[in-house]
Amino acid sequence: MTIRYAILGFLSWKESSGYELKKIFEDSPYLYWSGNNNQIYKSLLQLQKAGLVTYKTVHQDGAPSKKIYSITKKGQEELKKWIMTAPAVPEFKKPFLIQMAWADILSKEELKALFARYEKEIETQLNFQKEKYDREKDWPNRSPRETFLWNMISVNLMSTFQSELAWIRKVSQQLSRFEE
Amino acid sequence: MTIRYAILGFLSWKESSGYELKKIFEDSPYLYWSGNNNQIYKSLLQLQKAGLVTYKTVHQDGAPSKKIYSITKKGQEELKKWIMTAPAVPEFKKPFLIQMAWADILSKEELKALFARYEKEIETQLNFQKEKYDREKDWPNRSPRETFLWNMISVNLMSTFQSELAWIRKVSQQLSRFEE
DNA sequence: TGTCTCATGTAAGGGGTTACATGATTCC
DNA sequence: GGAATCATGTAACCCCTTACATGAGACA
Repeated sequence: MTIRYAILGFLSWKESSGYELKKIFEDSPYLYWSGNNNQIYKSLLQLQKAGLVTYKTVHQDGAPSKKIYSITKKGQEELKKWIMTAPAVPEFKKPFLIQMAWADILSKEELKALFARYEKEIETQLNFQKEKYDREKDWPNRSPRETFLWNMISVNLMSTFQSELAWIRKVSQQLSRFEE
Repeated sequence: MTIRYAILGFLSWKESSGYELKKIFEDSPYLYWSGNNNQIYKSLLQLQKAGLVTYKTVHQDGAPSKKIYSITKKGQEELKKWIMTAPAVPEFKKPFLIQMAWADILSKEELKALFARYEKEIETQLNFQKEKYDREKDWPNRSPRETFLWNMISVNLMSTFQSELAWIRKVSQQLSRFEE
């Protein structure tokens, strides 16, 4: 379960409550989970049972109590071990390709429209990406090298969508060869 | 559940048994499911209950009986309806980016090694891709346009990995700026 | 003798999602 | 009065994966 390591990573940067982690997951595009309660609160419980994190309960007035989690020494070791393991193969799930596989039953207008829709969808995603990148200023940059790493993560996400966009545009363009 | 539509698609091309479908899913990279029994046999059952497919049992000697599934008229209509719906956003899951996010704790040698591993992994995936593309000859090509669509699917998968490869190479190269 | 192919199916469990539940405060 | 924010948690359900089960014939 990679999500536990993603949480461990964040806690290695700064201690947080489940609620804060939830928000981070919700709007970090490279953290590809939805950030729902079930996952985060359960993961924190498991991490705590495994001795990789601890928490202290902080009482607030005018707001509910919260549990501030922080990483343990064992957690830090476990994190480093994981970072150095062989990277997993990235997963690409594109239901659109399955639509395309059987799209020859569509008329040329219908096909054109389908491609145009996908192009718009990818453009939208790319813009979301850019917006998020511009908004984020409070990421870890404890060293120039760390800042570089985080920039490259953003570049990766954007170039993934850009590559998809270039592809669908080429497909749309080449489709015209089959028209008359 | 997209897998049911993927199955419907194949059955719209030619009737098949669950066993045959399983093999198709196992080595079609754009069909991003593992192609395990549970999924395929259950999906076929659901499709059949919904009246989108039917089957006839074929007895063989020297081999177990099999169920040959074929698409119904209702199934064809359902498939066309789905193909014309708004394409879903592609999903990209890259655990490597999470490793990278916290990789500043590594030494330069360790970081270099991590990047080199990822590069090799992507190269391997790209080669798998190419091999499969070269091997596949018995795909639907009932019209030049259909052949074009299937070629573009392969191009998509390859360019996705190529884009990832270009990115990791650039990252590796730029990393040298932080060395001394 | 052991493994591979053909062929269908089940069991168990992990991972992920949405929705529900509570309860105070703040903002419109 | 109603929605949003803070904060933690549970329930129900779907999807997906690995592994198990059966049983015949082919091949080394």
